[in-house]
Amino acid sequence: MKIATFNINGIKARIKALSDWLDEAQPDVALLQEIKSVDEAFPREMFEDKGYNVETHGQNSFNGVAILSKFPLEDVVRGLPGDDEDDHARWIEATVVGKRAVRVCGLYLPNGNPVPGPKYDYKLAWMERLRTRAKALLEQEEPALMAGDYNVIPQAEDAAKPESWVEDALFLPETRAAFRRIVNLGFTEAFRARTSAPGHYSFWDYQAGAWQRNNGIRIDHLLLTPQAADLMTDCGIDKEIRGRDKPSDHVPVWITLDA
DNA sequence: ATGGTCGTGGGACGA
Repeated sequence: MKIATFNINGIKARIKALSDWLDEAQPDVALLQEIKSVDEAFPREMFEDKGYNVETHGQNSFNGVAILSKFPLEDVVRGLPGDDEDDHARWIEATVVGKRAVRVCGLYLPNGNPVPGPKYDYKLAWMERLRTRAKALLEQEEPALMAGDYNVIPQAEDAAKPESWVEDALFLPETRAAFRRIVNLGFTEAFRARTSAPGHYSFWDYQAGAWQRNNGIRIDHLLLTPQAADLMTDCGIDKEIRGRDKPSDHVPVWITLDA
């Protein structure tokens, strides 16, 4: 089972790029972020025609997450628990019923800039809610994962120019500590389980020729429960996607599971 | 140090 996470930065503008990538990469499951669409406007038929089941959790203009799956999806939950006042569409989870059942959670973690301010407070509060959900997930002792745009640069080697991010919400010590608190509950960060090498990124800004200069950061992650990590056979980043026509500023990150 | 570019929706705001 191949499972990918991809921040597409707007479904309308990404129809072609997303469709081409699905045809080539053939993920069984794609967790999408920033669909920037209400559920009713999401072009679900296009993906259903490719054999995907489609579950969305969208809102107007901003945010929005979705799950595409060639396997049946069960027990879909929309919204991260823990704050009834939070109306941002940033979380969707479901059970993928393949050879084995895998609980998949797709997330779009708040950016948090500017710092300090209410947006950064919201980011940290959201990460604390994520930690609570993560603990409950681990207690199930089943194959499960939380994947998406974390808006967290975990380590200096995850940025081409770490010095330019030191005051940014994506790289502040408090942000990285909150991320570690979640990982250290017992998750495996899929990409770092495969290599400790620097220079692997999942996002390049549209501005200032970031892609051309390879000025990237690695902020899209898959966190696996021990039972899911035991099943992992491969992990990769589809970097080449970023150099195509009308690309997202993120690229897909994927794993394969023996499930 | 600053501004640089996108997407959505049809003006600002988010990133």
